[in-house]
Amino acid sequence: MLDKTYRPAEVEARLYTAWEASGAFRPRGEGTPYCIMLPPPNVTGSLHIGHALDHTIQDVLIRFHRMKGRRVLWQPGTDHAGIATQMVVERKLAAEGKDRRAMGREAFLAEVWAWKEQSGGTIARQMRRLGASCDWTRERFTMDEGLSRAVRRAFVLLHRAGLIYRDKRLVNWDVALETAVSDLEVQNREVDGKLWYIRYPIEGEPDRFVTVATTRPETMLGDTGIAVHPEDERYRDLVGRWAILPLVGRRLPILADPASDPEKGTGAVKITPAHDFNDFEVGRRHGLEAIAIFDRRGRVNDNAPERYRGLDRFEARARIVADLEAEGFLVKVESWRHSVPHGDRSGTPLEPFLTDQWFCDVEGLAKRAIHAVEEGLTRFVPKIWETTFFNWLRAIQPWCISRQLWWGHQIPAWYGPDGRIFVAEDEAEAAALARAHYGREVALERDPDVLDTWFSSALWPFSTLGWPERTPELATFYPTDVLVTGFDIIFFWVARMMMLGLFCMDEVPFRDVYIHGLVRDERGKKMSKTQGNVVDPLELVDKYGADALRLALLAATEQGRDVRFGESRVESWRNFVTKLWNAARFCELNGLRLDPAFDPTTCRLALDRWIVGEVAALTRTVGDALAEYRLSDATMAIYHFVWDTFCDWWIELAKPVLAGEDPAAREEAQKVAGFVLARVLHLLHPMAPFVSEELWRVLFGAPGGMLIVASWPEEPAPFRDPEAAAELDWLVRVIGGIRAARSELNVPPAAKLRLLQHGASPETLARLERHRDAFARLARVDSIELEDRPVPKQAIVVVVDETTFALPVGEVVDLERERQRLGREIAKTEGEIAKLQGRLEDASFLARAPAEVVEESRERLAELAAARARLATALARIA
RNA sequence: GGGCGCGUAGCUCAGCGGUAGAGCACUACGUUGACAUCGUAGGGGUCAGAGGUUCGAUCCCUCUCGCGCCCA
Repeated sequence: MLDKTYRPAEVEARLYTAWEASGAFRPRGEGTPYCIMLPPPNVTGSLHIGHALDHTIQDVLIRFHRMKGRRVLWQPGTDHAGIATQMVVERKLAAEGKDRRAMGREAFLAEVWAWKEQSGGTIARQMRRLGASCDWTRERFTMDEGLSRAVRRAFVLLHRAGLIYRDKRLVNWDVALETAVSDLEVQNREVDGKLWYIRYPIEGEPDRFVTVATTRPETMLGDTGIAVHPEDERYRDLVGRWAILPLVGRRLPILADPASDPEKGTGAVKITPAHDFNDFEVGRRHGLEAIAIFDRRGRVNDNAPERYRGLDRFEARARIVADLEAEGFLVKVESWRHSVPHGDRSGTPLEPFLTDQWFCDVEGLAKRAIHAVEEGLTRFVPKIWETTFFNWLRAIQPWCISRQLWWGHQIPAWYGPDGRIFVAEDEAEAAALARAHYGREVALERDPDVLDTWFSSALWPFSTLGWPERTPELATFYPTDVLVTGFDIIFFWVARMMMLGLFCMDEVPFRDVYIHGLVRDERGKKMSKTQGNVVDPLELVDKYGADALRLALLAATEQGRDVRFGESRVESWRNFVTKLWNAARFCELNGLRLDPAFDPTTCRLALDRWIVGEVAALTRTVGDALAEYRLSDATMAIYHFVWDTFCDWWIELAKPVLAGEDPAAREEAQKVAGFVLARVLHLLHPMAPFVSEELWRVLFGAPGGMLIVASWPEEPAPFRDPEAAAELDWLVRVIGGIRAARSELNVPPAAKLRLLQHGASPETLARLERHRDAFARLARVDSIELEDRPVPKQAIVVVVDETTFALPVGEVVDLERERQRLGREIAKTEGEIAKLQGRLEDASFLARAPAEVVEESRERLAELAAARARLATALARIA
């Protein structure tokens, strides 16, 4: 027996354990493989609402295809999140008064591992609360031995292909974290700054200056040239001459280069190749020296005059501006709003920094990835996102893959005594290479740097399956079926997985990429800890149940659009779960039965023929929607079926049958209830796994096993009885009409009325006869008189199709109100008639509109005109 | 500056050539033995604005205004 109320907390814990213990989460059977790789969350992290959405979507797809008989693998795991994790542990150590440099690399890494062991399982535990049915026996971590091996192999392969190389270039440098970061980890922020105008003396002309404008005066210490536009008349005679760098005294060549914009500032720009990406290019074109004036922490180094050495970059700025002013070189200062690159982790302004780094030349890989999408080998859903993907890949720059961190995959490159590089999968192999090169044993030193975390994530779709081993899993599940993620991660994940998947496996990593929106708060603001508007998904699960949260997220996810999310949505979906529970309870109390031999096409009652047709239609709608990633359509379709169709009409109309005297009819209704509910539970299971599984168990005893491994319902030939549908449609309209009229005229709900008819067809009479009980219950009509008679004076009138219904009300009703009501109805009908008439009198409409549209309009006009006539008659009678 | 998207009921959003819809909120009434986490009924919209295409435009096209996001 079902409890009076559904208690999610108890049910969820019990069912999740049962599912997992039964092996349902593991690939089973011989069906076509279906695989989703969980985009591995950060191991340091905990579940936020965005994960909840992402994971729910994946779980729906996984459960759906599992029920469809596919051999399903949902591969879970976490990534090591190099920078973020190292930061967290460093901060923790700092609180204990420890410093990683003092403890050394090995001791520090031991600390990180310890911390990971202790806090790393959080996300997995939280995913279980949501009901995620991934294969935990295959859980992976990007720094597992196997995955680390994949990283080394990929690195070696790319290096051998000439696609990974070491180079001295400008990179985005995070001075707080003391590491390089990639372009994608740069966040440009608009900042209110200043534009300083500085004049540089021209060599050999004591009174002549060239004035440059800069937002970063401190970098002048590294200036090695001045550029003007080749066509700029103002400076033409200066090109080829020299300026003298104030405060430093260095001679700077004045060059013509199109990079300087004559419209901006003064038209002359200082060139600091070691501290600006544009200047670096200009410097390279003109053979200028690149003088770096900062160290890795952003302090002025020994390349600068002594009085500035050791100053932090911002202190240096203040000092230099003061000095320039004191010496008369500062012309003016303007307020200037401009965009400044910041590190997305540290939040500090990044410094272009000249260092040796490892780069991956991704241009060719990007072309392949673009091609694969153009060819349809991988498909974006919704399609619009492929534009974003293309635009980014077409403008791609070499990817800086080295990080000056300790936590991560150490780069598999060893240096010989002369600095020669040996790239190999392990030290022995490197030693062998070195021996072959030098002809003797030499001491090798391994590159201390680690790889960008996204390098290992890019391998995830195949490294988790055992690559570089050719495992059966790899052969079975690669390429995977779909990657589910937010659009903010297209570059990080999708693009890089595509590139490295194609490179290492020679095949795309996934057939589909399903992009969903971001979860925002009720006001549409991005959720963030600093804003304090984050919603904790687990709190919602505690309060409303996992199914309610899942359904709320799914219902709100229109394709690719952001989700505005508030607690009230979860609350209403909790109400839906309750509604379903109560409906199930009602059916149980009334003896529902699941008869395996039940054939819905043999139902006798129109009511039953109708609902089984509706449930067949629902089956198709939900199946199609899920197959096309329209998860909200699938969810809403079930919602409306359960609430509006099944509860509001079928159950209400079946009540008299179930309580009635006809045993055959009662038995049919009991079987229909069982059939419909069982079907709904199947269809709902991917979205709301817990309540569906629990009802399946309690109502039916889970015949054939748990719902999680049940077969998805397929309709060989969807049945629909148009006559039954028409009859129920009619019944709903008549009852609705009577209810509305009663309510508008303030007929007391308890008052039972008599129903008379005028003009009813034989079919209508038969229907009235069949549904006496329904009218009694739902319209509070205690008797129906079938004989045709004129509409009495003191009556409510309801016109449905050819029939004029009348409900004599005696003194109960205010006839003036009824006159007004009928008047409004007539006016409404006339409005429509006028519209249709106008259309039908329009020659061009008749000539050009499709014949069936014209015909439809004619029919509707005729119906409306007849209805108007009947209403007018009724009105005339009481007027 | 380039690109993408969005302006439909008080709010959140469906619809996307021919009767404007849902949920929530609101109002009135209501315990008829599943459900007050509920039921019944109701009010509420020149579908941002202006042109164009079309027999017909919320829907297609152009422009304007407003909002958001991404990239430079």
